Amino acid sequence: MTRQKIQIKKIDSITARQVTFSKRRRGLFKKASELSTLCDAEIALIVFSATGKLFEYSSSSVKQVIERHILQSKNLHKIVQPSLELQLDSATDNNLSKEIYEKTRELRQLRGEELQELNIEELQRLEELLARALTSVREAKEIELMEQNQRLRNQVIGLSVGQTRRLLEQGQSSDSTMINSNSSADPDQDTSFTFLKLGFSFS
Amino acid sequence: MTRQKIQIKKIDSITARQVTFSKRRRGLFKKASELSTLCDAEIALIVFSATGKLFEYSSSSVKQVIERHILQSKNLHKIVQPSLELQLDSATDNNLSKEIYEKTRELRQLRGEELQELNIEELQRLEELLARALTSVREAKEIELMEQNQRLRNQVIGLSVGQTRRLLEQGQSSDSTMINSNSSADPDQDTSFTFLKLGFSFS
DNA sequence: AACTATTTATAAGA
DNA sequence: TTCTTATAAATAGTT
Repeated sequence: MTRQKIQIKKIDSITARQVTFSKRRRGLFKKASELSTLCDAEIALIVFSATGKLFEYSSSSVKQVIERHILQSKNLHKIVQPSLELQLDSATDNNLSKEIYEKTRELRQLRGEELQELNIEELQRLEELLARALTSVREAKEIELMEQNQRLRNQVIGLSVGQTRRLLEQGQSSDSTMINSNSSADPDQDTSFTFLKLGFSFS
Repeated sequence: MTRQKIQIKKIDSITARQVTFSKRRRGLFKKASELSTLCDAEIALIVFSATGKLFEYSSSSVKQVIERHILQSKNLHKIVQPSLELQLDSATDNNLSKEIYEKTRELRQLRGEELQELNIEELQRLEELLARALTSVREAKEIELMEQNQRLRNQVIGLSVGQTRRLLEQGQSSDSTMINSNSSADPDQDTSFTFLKLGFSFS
């Protein structure tokens, strides 16, 4: 579509794919927003990246649009499942390591000191889990910090070579000082559960 | 945006608005489709015109994406978008265990690599949380082990003093040798997702 | 994260 | 609605 026209098929290179995803996602959200404003349309746009991260846009709220969508679609099952809440609670678990779910739920319920009530094996497993998680998080943090360092280093180099003047001329618009860059802000997000409570009144 | 640049605000003329709606809706859907194909993203796009007509696009099915959205937003929003409340009370013990629950569930889902998408502050908070949790668990484990030690020690002493005979007389019912005693397993828990699949068939 | 050569999208008009 | 076309906007490849 620019330097060269591309084929619309999955991009092979992971990095290229991620870059394109970011660019086009922004573009798509912008277009959605413009359509909503220009034409007074109500829009919800839900995007999951290939890595599973959620991005969403809505002219109003995703919850509201989903509710409206459900009302509009005529083929609702009329079957009432009593206690939706319970089912949704267990829905959160799904296919993922049940033990951990159980353990952490116990933790939640037992409020710390009652860890005593777990037996050694459970404690052992929980300890390993947390240790692994902690390691992952520390690694991720280290990587992020190194990246930030690199960015700052580049900035320093740039400045020492003489960008100071340019910067001053441009006003202070350096972008690489921003630390938080992602955040596809979605301010009303608690929607889902409420949605289930409100959305289905199959009677 | 062409013959003349336009302002992004509601178009006054009804007919012009309808025309623009048609054109831009097509464009938006096309962009969504391209993004999905190029970047392997899962997308749902729901649009209500000003007159209430529903248009929708999805890379898979709107229903499926909504379900995923529900699961994801319930599980993820607190860590990806740490809310004020969370920041405020993250230090208190009451909420600690709840957070552990959220965080570990989060970790379970993301399996490490998507930690990259958290920013430093989020990683920092997560690290601290996990470290505290790990300490608690290790303390609990130590206590439990010491208690077990003590029980075993008592047993040894008892035996050496001559309880061997009594034990033999009673049959083998010594209680202090049991190490696993509780274990509250509940084997069938996976119901929920199935419910989601069956319960809503909009479309 | 910027830049820019091109491709795409599209506003206005027919 | 659909087509045309001048122009604005998006973006692929590059740095």
